[in-house]
Amino acid sequence: MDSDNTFKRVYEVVRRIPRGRVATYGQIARILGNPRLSRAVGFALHVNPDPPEDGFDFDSERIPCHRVVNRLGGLAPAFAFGGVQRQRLLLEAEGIVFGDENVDLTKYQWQPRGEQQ
DNA sequence: CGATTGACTGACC
DNA sequence: AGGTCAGCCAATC
Repeated sequence: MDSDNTFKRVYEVVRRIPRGRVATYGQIARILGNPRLSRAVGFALHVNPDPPEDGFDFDSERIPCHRVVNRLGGLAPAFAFGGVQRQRLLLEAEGIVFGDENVDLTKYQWQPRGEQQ
């Protein structure tokens, strides 16, 4: 329960992402306390123990990795849990508008309290 | 235990 | 303005 591991910490932050919003690896890393943790953040999701399925429920405790995007506003096309296409559907299902292969971080980037500087 | 990779980011050219 | 190079943190092999 207590996030003693950096990985668990990442999961906690990702789970904190509200519906209809997205966050970047760097942002999550910054919340963890190390802005350079961006890579470890991606690795954490790489071993994502609870990836969203077709019947993904927002009430579930799964980790919405599809809400986590890189600085370009898109998930890694090579490691997408089910394909970038799937991510797009999930994000659109939350109300996020996809530009082409990336979302408008300027509008949909998650803004946790205290993160606005 | 040591070296490498990795779902990234930022800076430099 | 866009592409390329290097760097940092942590986990895995």
